[in-house]
Amino acid sequence: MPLGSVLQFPLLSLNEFDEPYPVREDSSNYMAYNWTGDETNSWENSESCEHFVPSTALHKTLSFQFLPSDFINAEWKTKTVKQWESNDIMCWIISVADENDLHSEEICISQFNDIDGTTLCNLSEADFMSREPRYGKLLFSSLQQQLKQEQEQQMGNINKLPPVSTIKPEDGVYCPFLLNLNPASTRTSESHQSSDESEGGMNVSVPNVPTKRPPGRPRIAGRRSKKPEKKTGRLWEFIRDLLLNRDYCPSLICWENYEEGVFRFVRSEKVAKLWGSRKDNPKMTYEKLSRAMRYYYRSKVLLPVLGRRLVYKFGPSATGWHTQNPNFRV
DNA sequence: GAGGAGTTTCCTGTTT
DNA sequence: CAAACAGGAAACTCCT
Repeated sequence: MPLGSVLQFPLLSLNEFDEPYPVREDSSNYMAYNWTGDETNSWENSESCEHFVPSTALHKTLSFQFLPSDFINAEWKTKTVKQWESNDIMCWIISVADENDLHSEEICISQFNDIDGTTLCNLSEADFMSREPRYGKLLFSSLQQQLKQEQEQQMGNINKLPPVSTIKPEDGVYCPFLLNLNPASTRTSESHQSSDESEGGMNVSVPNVPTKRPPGRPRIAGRRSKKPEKKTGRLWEFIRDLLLNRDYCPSLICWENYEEGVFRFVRSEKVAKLWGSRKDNPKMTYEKLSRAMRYYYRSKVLLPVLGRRLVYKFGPSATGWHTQNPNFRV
């Protein structure tokens, strides 16, 4: 673990913060840090911890909850809705957003951070709508489904639950690794299909020999619409703007060491999807986004942070990233 | 239309 | 072992 390795983000008590939880997406070991409460507003490394860490005297009102990286999508499922605490509700909302192919940051999660599961159960559809006008109805109906399932389970009627096979994977996530699982039947056939379409194809039967794909980006006919793209700005500016927007920072991307311009992707695939929506490209992935990020090393817009995953640093060519309120702590 | 900038897509190999 | 990183190569879009 590289030194000084600052700040993996803890889960903040939502009683004090409006933004949704920062969530680690990567699978590396989760380290806990204490809020030092000094004038640098920094976090200091501590022993690994998965429980509450008491706040310091200067920040008595804050409490920090450290959770293992696989906490999201798991803990709330093991409880009944009435047992949910505010963090369970947040995780549930994120899960509903994922299932419905929404960006969780589009939902006013903060409107649900002051209640527990019992209160949530007592909210009417109108209450949901008033707290979340856009997706309140969806959340309400998802909650009713959740309650119904719970009821069925309690009645021992588990057979009525949908089979695991009907649970859909995360929608819209393009996964080149999955395509590679069976190169002979996936990628090869895909590239043949596109080359057939684009070049009038010759219907040549391909011997069952592993074919090596030529280097570089394949030519794809009609891959994108020819209408002019919207002017979308540069990627690094998009990333910078996320860091300056409390809707996305620190829930999707956060400062690790603001003074040094060091930041980390908290939910890398979500950020990639956001960038993809901006560019009208639903196939965007973090893998591709990160390639574009690495090109910025040449121009010193970004500098590499060795040994740290999902971590980048603004370089001398990057401008406009300074803020009075990194990670929106105040 | 040429050419450059800024990606995007895909790849192989390496590191964590 | 999977995920992320690193960087080459080439395609693609936009802009000048």
